[in-house]
Amino acid sequence: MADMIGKALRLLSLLGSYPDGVGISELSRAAGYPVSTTHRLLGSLAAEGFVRNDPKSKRYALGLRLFELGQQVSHARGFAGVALPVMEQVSAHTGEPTLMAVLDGRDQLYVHAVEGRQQVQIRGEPGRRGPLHCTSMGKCLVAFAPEEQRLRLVAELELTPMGPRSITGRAAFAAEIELVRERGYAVADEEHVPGIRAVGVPVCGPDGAALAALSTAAPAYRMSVADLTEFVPALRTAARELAAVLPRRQAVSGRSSSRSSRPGGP
Amino acid sequence: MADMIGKALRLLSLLGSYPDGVGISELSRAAGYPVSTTHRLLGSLAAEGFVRNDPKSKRYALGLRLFELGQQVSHARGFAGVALPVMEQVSAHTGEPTLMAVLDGRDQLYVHAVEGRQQVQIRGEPGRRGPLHCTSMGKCLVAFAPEEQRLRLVAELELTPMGPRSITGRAAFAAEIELVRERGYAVADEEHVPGIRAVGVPVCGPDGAALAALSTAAPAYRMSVADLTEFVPALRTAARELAAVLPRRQAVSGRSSSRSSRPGGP
DNA sequence: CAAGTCTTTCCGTATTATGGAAAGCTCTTC
DNA sequence: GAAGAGCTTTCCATAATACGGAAAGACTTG
Repeated sequence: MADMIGKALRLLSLLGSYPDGVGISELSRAAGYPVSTTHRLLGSLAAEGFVRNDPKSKRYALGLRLFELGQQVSHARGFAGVALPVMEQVSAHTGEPTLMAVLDGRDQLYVHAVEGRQQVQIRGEPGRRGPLHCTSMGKCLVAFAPEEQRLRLVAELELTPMGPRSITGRAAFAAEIELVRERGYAVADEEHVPGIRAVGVPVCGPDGAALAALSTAAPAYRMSVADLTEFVPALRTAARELAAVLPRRQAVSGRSSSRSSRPGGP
Repeated sequence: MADMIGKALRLLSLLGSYPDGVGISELSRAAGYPVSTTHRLLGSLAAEGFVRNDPKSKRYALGLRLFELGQQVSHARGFAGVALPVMEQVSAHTGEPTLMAVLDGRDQLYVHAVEGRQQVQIRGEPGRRGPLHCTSMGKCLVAFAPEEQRLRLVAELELTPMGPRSITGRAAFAAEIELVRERGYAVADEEHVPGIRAVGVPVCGPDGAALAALSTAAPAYRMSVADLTEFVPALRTAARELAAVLPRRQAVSGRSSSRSSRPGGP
């Protein structure tokens, strides 16, 4: 908590909240660091291209090296390439948006989103995080996590109510996860966002653990839970295809995640 | 160069070369750091999710937080969303792949690639870097960089020969950049990769400086330079559309780049 | 032109990183 | 199954480096 690297990395995460850049003093206030410290940290980050400093406006913003490394993670984890076409097939079938997410820590992280044909669309921006306990993909990721991790998540996840029908009881949540494990798919019926229903399935690796999850989301007025459930076979087919191409991943313990790739340019 | 943060960040970049993860001792050898130092640095990086440590195999790899931040950069710089559809239109017209790149430091950084209809394809993986002096987009990015930066790049870029027809003379390169400025487009005729030709145009902001570049690339046996030149109007149209949606960016000085966005999830 | 706010630099203090060495693991080998 | 090789992790005295308040400089505002 007092280590320099942690401070620098937290500064990076904080910088993400300022898409148009931010001055040093505002940033240091937001971070709670002295200005001179912030200045020095940003200098080191900028020297490696992780932060960009516009010399004119004196504002700082995230640097392109982060984009570069993010793409490498994307490749290494199989997010790039084959995943999108498979998802597009699902959306072609359902006419609704198809989403993909992975487990990271105590959140799900949206990795891909394919739009549907309809006007009213659900937004699951890649790179954003979402809760595990009240989303269809989140429940799949918990239910099909390696046993140790699953038990810990079921026991410890904060069950903050987010939609009109969020599950908030520990026992009810444990029962729901069991149900998901049995049926092999999960439903979130206005549990996350009011007016939105979703159905999700896990993308399971050879050991049965979830590598990712896929879901179809739609406005509640257009789709009943029964309607959505009919998409499960299509989602399962896509999940099987994805399982073949995603790198098999080990159980993750405490925090982060991943892999990455990088060419050595001639 | 001896600062701790720099070491940590260089470790991150290095980790990118190991998509399947790497052990501490191998990494420390590659980085040239003592093992104990590497261990401590990785610990700090892992604590913030920038690095993932598989407790089973004891191997380290890049973490999902990098994907998250990379996506934020992508959004802030306008790479996400509208860019791809515009590029797809170009590919629909040309039948060949369309690429997009931005300037970062002394490299170009590929940010998007849309495949063409043909079997033989050119690969411009997003997140990879490429040279400025021997590619169509690179020349556009130099030619339409803010004056100060342009002059510096023209004077200082390493003109390493990479393809059979790379420009290697300083004067010839300066003349080529002038030509690109006059014509408003650039051609790379087997200057980067043998057997590959490309034509590129800048995406210029309101001040006339390049925000990015677009290109069409094709195998030399299929497309003559004259054939490629006929795609310039389509590329220009796309560039104008992109200019309207990309965030206007200031002159960049020394190194990095960017912007980013981040939601405060409840 | 003065007052406010910002970025940048300075520098003495003491907190923190450093890295060799030792301890602890996990394999393979004989 | 003991010995060995190679790995990860921990320890700790030393020395270097980060720290952050304050001052200086730059810029904008009234």
